[in-house]
Amino acid sequence: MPQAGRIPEATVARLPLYLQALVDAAEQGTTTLSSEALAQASGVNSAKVRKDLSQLGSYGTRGVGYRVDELTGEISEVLGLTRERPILIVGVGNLGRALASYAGFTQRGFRLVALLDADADKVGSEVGGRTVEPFSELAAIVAERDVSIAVLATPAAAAQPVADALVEAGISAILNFAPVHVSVPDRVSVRTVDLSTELQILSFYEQLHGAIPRRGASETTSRS
Amino acid sequence: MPQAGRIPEATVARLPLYLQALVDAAEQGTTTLSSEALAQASGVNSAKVRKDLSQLGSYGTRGVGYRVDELTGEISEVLGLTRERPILIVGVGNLGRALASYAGFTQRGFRLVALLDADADKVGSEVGGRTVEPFSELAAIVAERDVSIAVLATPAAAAQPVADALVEAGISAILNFAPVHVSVPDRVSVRTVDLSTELQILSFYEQLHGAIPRRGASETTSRS
DNA sequence: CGTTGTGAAGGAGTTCACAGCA
DNA sequence: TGCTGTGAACTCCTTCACAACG
Repeated sequence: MPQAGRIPEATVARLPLYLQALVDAAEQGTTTLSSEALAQASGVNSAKVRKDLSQLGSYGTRGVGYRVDELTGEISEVLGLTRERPILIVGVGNLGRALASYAGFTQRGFRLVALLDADADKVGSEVGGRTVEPFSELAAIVAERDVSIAVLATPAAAAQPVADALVEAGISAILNFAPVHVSVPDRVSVRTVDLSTELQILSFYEQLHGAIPRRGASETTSRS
Repeated sequence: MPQAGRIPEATVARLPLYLQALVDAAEQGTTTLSSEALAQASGVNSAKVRKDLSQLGSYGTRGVGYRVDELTGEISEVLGLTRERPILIVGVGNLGRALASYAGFTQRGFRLVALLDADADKVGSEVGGRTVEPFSELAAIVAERDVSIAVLATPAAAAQPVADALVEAGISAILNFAPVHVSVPDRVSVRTVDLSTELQILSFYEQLHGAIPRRGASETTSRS
């Protein structure tokens, strides 16, 4: 039933939160969750949870709630996580190294299949059990290992040219950690996560006496 | 003129982008920018830029544009960045180390004044030129060094208890990198940045043939 | 004359409140 | 009886289009 094309952006952005709450619940042996319980675990309100889940056509049971296993499967499917997705990281600086060593990736449906850097000094070194490969191999690696999602962890100055190369190589989604707007063709998705941006937003609300809007959202860049 | 209290959340989230574009422009010697130019540099559209800037009461000059220096100052003021803000990082794992070594913080209005970890083995070690201090010193450090913003880079399991301690110590804004929802009192702001969440959102749009919504936003957790 | 600032229109997301069902 | 699913109201955000103005 998932009507993938029609799912509102705001809902898509919350599905990973629900998924995580469901996984946590499953680990504790819970087999069923009400929208209220899911809401609490995810930090949203229950009406939103129900609206969101109804968008996927997913059925809960009235009077009972949602079956943890069933809903987990459905969300995974909608998000395209039923098969492990190969990803690669470009840029093996501090951040790139930390990301490469981060186990969370692997545990949530992604598999790191390449670590690239343009710096010859870094190529060949080992990071988190993987050997760094030359950036020049990008196109071949993307094709061979069937990668469609890339993590961009280069310095700001390199971000746009690298993004261009990623697009050229056939990547269709980029998670950008460089503090610049990268522009890509319409068919490619970009999400930018910038630490300074986040801190500056917090700074605003902190200064404003530490009050937050009813629900702190996290607006970042991206685009075509 | 900044009417800080009334600035819409969506606008606040974009101010850092404009600020960055302005700083970049200044470095290149540009003294004036039109809303259209600012829009291109930030990846938004020009009407939005004008609406946003008009919210701060900031005046551009019709027929000319916005003065880079003036606007930079105004946005900095609104965001509370006129004085360097002391921050601290809790959790010196892979990510914590990378963040500690990240120069971007310092360059954008923040100063790292403490690195804390509960693990006695890590306490005393040097990371990015700073000595790791024991988490038990939290309250004293927050008070002494006047910290109001904290970066939470602990494992998921520790996030909530650490957040509670941060709140208790008087912190009023938290940037959370742990993949869990942390709940805090209303007066405290939280923004959660989760790498897996971001990848999962990208996975959805990638699967959906690589199309993105008109403008990819980045919705994350947070809350009271 | 080019660009801002903004009313007005339109769209998206959220919340309410309750009918409907297990 | 309890909780889901959803129409309807509402609020927030975006976009349009143009008058105002340096």
